[in-house]
Amino acid sequence: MVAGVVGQSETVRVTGELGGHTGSQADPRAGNQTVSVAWSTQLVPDARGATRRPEPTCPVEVALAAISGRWTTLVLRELMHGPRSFGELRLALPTLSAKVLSERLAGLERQTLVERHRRRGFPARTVYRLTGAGERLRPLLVELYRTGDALLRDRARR
Amino acid sequence: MVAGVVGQSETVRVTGELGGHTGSQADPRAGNQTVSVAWSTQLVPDARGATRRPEPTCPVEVALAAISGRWTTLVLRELMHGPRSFGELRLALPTLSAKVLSERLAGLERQTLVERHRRRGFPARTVYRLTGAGERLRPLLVELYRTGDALLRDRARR
DNA sequence: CGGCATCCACATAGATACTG
DNA sequence: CAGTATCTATGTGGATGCCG
Repeated sequence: MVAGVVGQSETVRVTGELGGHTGSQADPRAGNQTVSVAWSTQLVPDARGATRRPEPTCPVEVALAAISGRWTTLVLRELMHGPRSFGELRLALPTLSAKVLSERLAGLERQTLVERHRRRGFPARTVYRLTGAGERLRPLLVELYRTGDALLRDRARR
Repeated sequence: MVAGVVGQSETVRVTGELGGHTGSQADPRAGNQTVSVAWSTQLVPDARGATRRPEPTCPVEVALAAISGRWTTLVLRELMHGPRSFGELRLALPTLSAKVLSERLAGLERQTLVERHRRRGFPARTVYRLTGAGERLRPLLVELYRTGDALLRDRARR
């Protein structure tokens, strides 16, 4: 599974003094102070992840942009099951307004995650399908489900 | 890579003739009962994922709620590296206002993803740390990075 | 059928100022 | 230090209606 990650052995203390002149009272175990921050290598594999604010160039932001917006993951889920027309999507998600569906599809198209194919004639027909890039979101959706499920299980215990 | 998922054999057409007046033309195999859809089992492992709108009970929504909001993933990243005080977080994310940081931490606390520990005295000090549930978000953050990176690589090709 | 144009309601981010 | 209180600007979702 995607879950296997390393996660546990990565506590990587940052080493103190981050909080101004806390004097000599920094974390005893982190006596060696380094002004530079030590990042977990899975969490921040390279410099693009070491941002101090939400940068559109950060991979995490790119992925978030892909799934952001209400209904977006549901639209993606539908398209993961195969090409769908505008109307089919509306049937699958009955309480989603045409305007928002339109916005979502336009956004996904702009990010080249979805392709649009218009069939001329009457009635008109437009079919949407995931691109190769769009297919790359599948493991992320699976992980979202897995994580949410884990959180719910945690909460059920309490 | 991870893309290999089952995806391919999962075209699972919904009921046929989604287009026009299918009327009595429903899918033969799904002839019984309502317009039931066949879902991919990785994408929709159980009934909670088969929603027709964003339900707070859907695991995907639960996970999205955990990482939603500007700055949230950055705050989580900081806390993934160890406990941090309010001031340390501000130093790490200098352009994040106190108000929004406060809101994010309160939200994470409400979801029991973060714990708060006040140290009395002067100057005051409050330390935030991930709970066990909060730690469960780590693989998701890693997957967000991985996916975003894949999308960027895709775009670089074009 | 598949949209876009409008209008509206509300949520959210950021800046600034102030307090325990 | 660690927040809260305001105020404002902007974003976003949803409803409705029109049009190719």
